[in-house]
Amino acid sequence: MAKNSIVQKIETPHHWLMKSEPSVYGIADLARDRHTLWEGVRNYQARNFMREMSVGDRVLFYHSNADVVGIVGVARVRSAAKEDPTQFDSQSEYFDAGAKKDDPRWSAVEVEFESKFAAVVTLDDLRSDRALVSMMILRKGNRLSVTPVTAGEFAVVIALARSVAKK
DNA sequence: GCCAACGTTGGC
DNA sequence: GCCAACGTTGGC
Repeated sequence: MAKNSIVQKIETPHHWLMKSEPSVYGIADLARDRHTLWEGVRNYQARNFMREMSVGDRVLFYHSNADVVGIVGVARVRSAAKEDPTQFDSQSEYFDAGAKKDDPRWSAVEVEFESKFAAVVTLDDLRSDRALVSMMILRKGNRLSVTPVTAGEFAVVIALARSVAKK
């Protein structure tokens, strides 16, 4: 038991990908705000992934429904998951009448700006890289807004960002 | 704007 | 518990 909890603490950081529509909240908004609470996630699987996040985990920032769809930069997890206040705000579009104050249904992490890529790593770029075939974002029909990424995939994307910037 | 793919809801 | 209907996501 004690051994297991120690192992948990020293495990390597996780990597993630988070989607956002630039017309709602894009990398430019995060660069301006420096950090933000990632509120409004209303999907249980995506919520559960956020609950697995640790401070310092790195996040690929993805623009969906954009002129240029793809990964546009890197962010860091600034706080572990906490209660998403919008679930209790009847004025919010994310209000959830079924959420209980003593047992919140929805969580959010704080995310901090790290960098914006010089050029977008587009969906096509991602799809044409054989090292990324297993990325969840590339799987047919995937709509999850928060997904885990392997350390290898993360490194490949960072390398891609450098190479597309030189084109 | 289209539409495939998916998650959720609610009747039974 | 099943599943049709519905709403949403997101690439194109």
